[in-house]
Amino acid sequence: MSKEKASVEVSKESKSGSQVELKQGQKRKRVEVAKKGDGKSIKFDEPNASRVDEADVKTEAPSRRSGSPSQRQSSKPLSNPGRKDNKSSGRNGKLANTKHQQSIPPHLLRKRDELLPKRKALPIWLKVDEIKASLKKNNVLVLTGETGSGKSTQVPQFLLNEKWCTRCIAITQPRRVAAISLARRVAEEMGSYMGSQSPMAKVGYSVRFDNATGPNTKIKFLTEGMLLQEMLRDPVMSQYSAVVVDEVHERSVNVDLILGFLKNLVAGVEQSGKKRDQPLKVVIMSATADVEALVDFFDDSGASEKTLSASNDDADMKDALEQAVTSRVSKCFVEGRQFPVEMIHLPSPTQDWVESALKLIFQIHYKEPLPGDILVFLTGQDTIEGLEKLVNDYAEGMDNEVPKRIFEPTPVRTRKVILATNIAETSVTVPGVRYVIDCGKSKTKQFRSRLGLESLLVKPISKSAAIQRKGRAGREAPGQCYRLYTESGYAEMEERTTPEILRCDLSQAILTMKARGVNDVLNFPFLDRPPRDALEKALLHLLHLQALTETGTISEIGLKIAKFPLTPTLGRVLVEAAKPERDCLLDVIDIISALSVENVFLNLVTEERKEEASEARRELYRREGDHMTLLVTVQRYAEEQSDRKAWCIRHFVSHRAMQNVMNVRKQLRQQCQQLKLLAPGEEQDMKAPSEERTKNVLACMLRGFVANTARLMPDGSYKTLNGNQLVAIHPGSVLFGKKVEAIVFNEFVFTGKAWARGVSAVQLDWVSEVIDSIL
DNA sequence: GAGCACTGC
Repeated sequence: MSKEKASVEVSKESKSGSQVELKQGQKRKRVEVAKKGDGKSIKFDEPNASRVDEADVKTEAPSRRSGSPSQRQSSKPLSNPGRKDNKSSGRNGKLANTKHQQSIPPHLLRKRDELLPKRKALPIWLKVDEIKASLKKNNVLVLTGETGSGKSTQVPQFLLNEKWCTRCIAITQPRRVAAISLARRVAEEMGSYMGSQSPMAKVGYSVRFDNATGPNTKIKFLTEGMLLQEMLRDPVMSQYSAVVVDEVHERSVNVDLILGFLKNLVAGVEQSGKKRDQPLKVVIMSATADVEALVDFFDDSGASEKTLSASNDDADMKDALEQAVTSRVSKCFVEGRQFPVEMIHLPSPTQDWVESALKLIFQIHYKEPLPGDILVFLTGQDTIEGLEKLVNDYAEGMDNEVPKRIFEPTPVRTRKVILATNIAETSVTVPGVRYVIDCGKSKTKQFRSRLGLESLLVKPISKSAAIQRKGRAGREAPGQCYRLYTESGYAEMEERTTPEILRCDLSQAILTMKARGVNDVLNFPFLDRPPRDALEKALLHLLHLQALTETGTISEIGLKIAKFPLTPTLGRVLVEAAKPERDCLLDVIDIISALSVENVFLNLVTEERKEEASEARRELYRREGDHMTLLVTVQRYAEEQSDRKAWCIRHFVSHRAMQNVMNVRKQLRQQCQQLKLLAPGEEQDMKAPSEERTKNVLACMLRGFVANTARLMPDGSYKTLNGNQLVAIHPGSVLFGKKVEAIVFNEFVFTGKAWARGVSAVQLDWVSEVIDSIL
């Protein structure tokens, strides 16, 4: 059977998530999953062409050239829209007679007409009347539908021409790529321009660093974070007639906040003294069938439709009927479009799932027909690299057995193996996958509010995550899912993944609420209420930052901090830097920008490369610590005018990370100007920072991170000043292995040991100064 | 003495 050559290709650096090439009129050619070594694709064959459906649309990488309207156009000529074509599309009724239609180029209309039959075949189209009627009757609709139902693209289009829909429709997405590619798809389906291409564009999107909306945008896809930012400026969302909240089952902190705000808004609770002049229609879309919790959440009266069907008894029925009249929430279920996936569990538990995965990969490769790629879910870089090496070794041995095949001129039929973390669960869709191997674990972050410490631990996944992973095998054809655990192991898993809001630091969430006028956060409508001590801990932290006043209302400082795309702590550092006595705002913006993106310094594997790198970076490293090192790095990069990419390669710095740094830096500078923290045109001193400048910068850091300070003990270890907790300088820090009087650090991470990341050396009396100024 | 799941503003 081993007649195929198994070539192995590993892609290490790619843009976040997937790389997709789509040519007009053609199907997807090739996808690689890789992000800083989180995912590797090992190719055993030519990737399959696959159909492009909604879930694929959601994970397409956006074009990097989204800036220029002309570049975003299709390759067809745009000039001379052509009266003839307009006439020929007159069969489409009134649309064709509108002014907009006159100038829409024919190829857009052709594409629209071509897509219409495909749209109508989507399962959601069976529910179009029901959805419209529900929203006529009620302001809230809970819509559950599995993947492939078409809900994300179709629902906004269903609502567009409803009588009540006089303004814009917002559709939120947890991820940027999803917002962008869904908008593209819907624009195509509507025969409309996209975003800022043309003032008549009816579809647009809004994500950080990229706003593609126009004056006539009626359907707007945006990230959850973006909607929250908009809600700060306009709490009643007056520009929208409807808000569609998609992917609610993922339960990000942001979606939980949005749901709470929407609940208040629908219930008519005043928002900062403002009220809407017309009702807001809300559609909650979720993949899992946890409808009742969502319906109950939005329906205080307890008069949801379920009461009607649940009651048998006559008296109950009468009650239920009465309540149903006043029911405020509709619900709707849509079938998905998913091929069957055969489940295979292990007969007995395994300790070494890397080895089990290896065996299964080759068992599938030998036994199962082609085509059909294999997606393997692992926990992290270490296990991925371990398995990659094993597969490579084994595949090499196989080559030796079938040497002749290598030189055959015919295209080799092979199989692709993708090794991934849970990035492939939601963020990236890999076409061609028919086999899934699921290790049943993932690394999850747990915030321990008592210690203010985050832990990253390998934990069993939930049943819903396991089902999600399994589903990845049935996107294009019937598939198989091999679970590296037993059936009883599955039965023991939690039903669903604990919502993020129950396991994270709440200070940013609470500051967002306070800034939006929710003063009583303990009584905020949470879909899942965080424990009281976690809420109190966050409130106390905000008080220490002076973001809240003694009475718990938001302060001037707090209002400023809430506007920044930063944690409250980093926001506080920024505000501190703008004080005249500190006068180091531009420097601090550079540092914070670098702290806001993925690691700027590339992680080298071999000892040799590590030494090479530290030699090359010597001109950037500062003995004061990571913060000043980042400042120098950003400044040198910004100064480099000729070839920034080459500069990065020379210094073993990630070019992609630095591009992000520059985006964040620009945004923060703009926001600081708007808040009058920064004078327009203020220039930065690019000289190597003096001792005084360094002291000012670190004093700002200390203002935000007082709780994250530690002092050197006589035995050479560090213990936190607040809590006497043992902490070690992280190996990634420039201060790793160094002994200084005291340190301030950004992050406290537990992975087998408590580590301090983002570390600078400070003097103990600087720390006392800050503590005194707060008390 | 030796490490980094995933999003997002």
